[in-house]
Amino acid sequence: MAYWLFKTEPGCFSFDDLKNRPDMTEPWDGVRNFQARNFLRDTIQPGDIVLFYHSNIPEPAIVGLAEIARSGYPDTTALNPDGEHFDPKASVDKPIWYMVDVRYVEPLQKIVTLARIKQNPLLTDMPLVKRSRLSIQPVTEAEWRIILTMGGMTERVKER
DNA sequence: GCCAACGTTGGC
DNA sequence: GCCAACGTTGGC
Repeated sequence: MAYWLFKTEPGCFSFDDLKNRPDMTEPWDGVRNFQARNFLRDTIQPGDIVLFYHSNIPEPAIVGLAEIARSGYPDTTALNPDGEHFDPKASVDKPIWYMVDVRYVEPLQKIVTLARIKQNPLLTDMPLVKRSRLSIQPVTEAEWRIILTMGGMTERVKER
């Protein structure tokens, strides 16, 4: 069991959009960064927890919890020449890019803003603080517990 | 809208 | 293999 932080621009795809999907599940496609790709392809497992982060808005924040419904598989949006995620170097035999399926779990009682995360000395090692551009980031168990507390969540959720 | 950070590309 | 140029991300 591992913990992750997934970033998205809510104008593009939001936590509510995930809630409104069939089965509350959505393929997390379009990631075009090699470090993030490696996490998607090699490390992220079904059942892993996702902190769902809204970026590029006036108050960027972690807004809810999701989970991994399916481990890494080829991102076929790279093969579609009409799509915005097309990569001419990708092929069926060499997909290059991978995606996972993400399923909605529940919102935080209280969103955890980037400003509050930056104020917490226990969270300064998070990639979110140190290297904000990485769109898929590992989260330690200690960080996960702190963020859930900041988000007003109960011990029950922390033990999931 | 600005701009710093940083990942990628391509010439050499 | 270096590194300058360029494009993108994302906080502010």
